[in-house]
Amino acid sequence: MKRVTIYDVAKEAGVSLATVSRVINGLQIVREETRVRVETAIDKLGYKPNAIAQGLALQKTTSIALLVPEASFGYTGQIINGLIDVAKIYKYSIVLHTMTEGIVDIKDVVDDIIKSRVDGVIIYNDKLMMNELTELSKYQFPIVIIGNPISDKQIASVYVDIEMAVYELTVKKLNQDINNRIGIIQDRKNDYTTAQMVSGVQRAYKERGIDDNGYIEIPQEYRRSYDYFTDTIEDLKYNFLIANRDSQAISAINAANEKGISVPDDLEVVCLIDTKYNSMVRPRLSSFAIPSYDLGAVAMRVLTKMLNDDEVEDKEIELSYLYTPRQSTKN
Amino acid sequence: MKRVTIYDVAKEAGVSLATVSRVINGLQIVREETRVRVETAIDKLGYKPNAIAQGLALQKTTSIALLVPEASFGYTGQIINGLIDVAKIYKYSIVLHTMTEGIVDIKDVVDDIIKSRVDGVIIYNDKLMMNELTELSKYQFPIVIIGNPISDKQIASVYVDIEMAVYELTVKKLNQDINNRIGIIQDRKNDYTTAQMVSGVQRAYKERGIDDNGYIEIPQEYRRSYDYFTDTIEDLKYNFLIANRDSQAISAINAANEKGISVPDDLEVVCLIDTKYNSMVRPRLSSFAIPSYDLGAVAMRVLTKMLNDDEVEDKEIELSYLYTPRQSTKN
DNA sequence: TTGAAAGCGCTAACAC
DNA sequence: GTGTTAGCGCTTTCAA
Repeated sequence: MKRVTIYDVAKEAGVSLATVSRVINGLQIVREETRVRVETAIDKLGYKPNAIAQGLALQKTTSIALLVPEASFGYTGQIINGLIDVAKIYKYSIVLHTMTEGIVDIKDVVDDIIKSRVDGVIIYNDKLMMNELTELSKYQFPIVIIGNPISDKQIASVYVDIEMAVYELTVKKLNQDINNRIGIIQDRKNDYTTAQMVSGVQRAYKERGIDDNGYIEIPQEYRRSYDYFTDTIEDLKYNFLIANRDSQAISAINAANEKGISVPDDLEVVCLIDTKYNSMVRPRLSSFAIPSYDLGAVAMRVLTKMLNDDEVEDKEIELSYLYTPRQSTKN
Repeated sequence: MKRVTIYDVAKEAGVSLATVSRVINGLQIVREETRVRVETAIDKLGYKPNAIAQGLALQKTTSIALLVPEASFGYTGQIINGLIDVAKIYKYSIVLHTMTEGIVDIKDVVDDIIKSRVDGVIIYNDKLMMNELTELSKYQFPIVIIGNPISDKQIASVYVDIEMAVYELTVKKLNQDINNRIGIIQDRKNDYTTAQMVSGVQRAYKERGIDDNGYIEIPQEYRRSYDYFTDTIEDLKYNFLIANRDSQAISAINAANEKGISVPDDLEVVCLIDTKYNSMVRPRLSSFAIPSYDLGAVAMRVLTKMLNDDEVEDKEIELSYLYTPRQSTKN
């Protein structure tokens, strides 16, 4: 099929291209009869407006860039789902960018985004990347950050207050028994989140005068946290572990089980992200149930507001988690 | 920052826009000195070529559409990873489309793809969607299908022969003990895959004169396969279960464990897709290890060939799986 | 209600 | 080696 343009439709319908344009954009100032003629021509020729040309003419692409850390869709998937569902409503299409640390130069990714002239950008990344953010701002992109609370002229964010979540849990456990010790499992791919969690425990510890940093750093020589826990779990000074991802928590649980340490009796384990696997492992894994889907959906919603120049009242939107006890904690 | 165009750069550098165009496209026919002048101007103004305008002028967007079933990134993630890695090499950007059955009208998605004027399309979907495929072909899109072997003028595919895989396994088990019975767990979201698997068992059964359809259909009233197996696993006539996804296999294992049926002694379980969770559940889950990443990577590679008008010798590319025994099978 | 024409930012002949 | 100019397909004033 030959490329059919608006000119072809115009000729076929015996009108000017301006009229065709009006019809495809649903402008009301077209006489019923001509509209039908044009629509018939469109169907007959199988014409589909060229979004690229529209983009040029309108200075607007109706597409947004989504930037996620390498395609670790395991725990990004739900965010993307939420985002896509909302994007569909507003007819935005999504250009997917990933950044594998060390492999892809973020500069290049930002460059690509700028060149692509998307209308806005959504970034989910644990790293803050202030440089890249300001670079994007220079080019006037409305940006929504998922994960950490920052805001600026063109920047909004959607996040969960993890520091507080962990703090509150720690306080609660300490109230139950002052000898309880919470430990945060390092997540190398999510430094910021790890830091937030550690900060939460430390704050609670400090208030109670407990001298502990609450941080379980996994030495570089261990490629998998499972191996680390297998080697160390018997000597662990913590009796309550908080991980970011389900997989880390599961590693700890497996290692504990295999060393005869009972979960949750001797050791409690919980993670932040709630995936379907939480309910599939035994014991079932408790979680904070960070609302990933909503993070994505809200982010996209905020972005569309910004794109419409609607005033966004609150530019740092906090979503709450839903602590979901299962079998890996005593509760 | 005001929008800066090629004209601004040209003026700043004191050359024509044609020269600027030559510089940004790296054409060799520009004198060193002018090139430097232009590059200086580009840096100074912070100019980034408008990919939309380039797209219009070149009739080519250097972007491809990726169509996946709803964002079930659980088992699509690796495919996307492979695809993206290769896409990066060839500078293609990826527009992500999803189709939630019943929610999104596939017609609309196809429409959007056509309008977006991407250079090519990669589809990963269990459903065949012949209508949509021919619609896309009409508009000259090179298409690569992941998952089932089909090909045509503008269509290539990358897949794993699941029917054969299951057939061979069944034959092997039957040779070990003619009383072994393999059963395929229905995957409602993947009819085609399920059908392939069932066909594989049936072929082997037929050859041995065994009267069984090898199909474990999960009645509609069961929303989760775990519930179904909890109710039925004690009466199951199969002693070897094959699931498509890890989660289904895990459900069966959990139900078995909880009913006192030992895996793998009394019941063996295996799934097709290999995820990190395969090694995290206990017993560790054996799998066929369908090479998801490679499916994505190869698909993208084939597509770039088609986009370059290189002749693609084999348009139906079969990839092989790597049977990976773990603890859920006797081996 | 409709048409003519300029412009969106860039590429690629073609001319100099 | 560099500039001029005609598109690429569409939207949107401005006239008619």
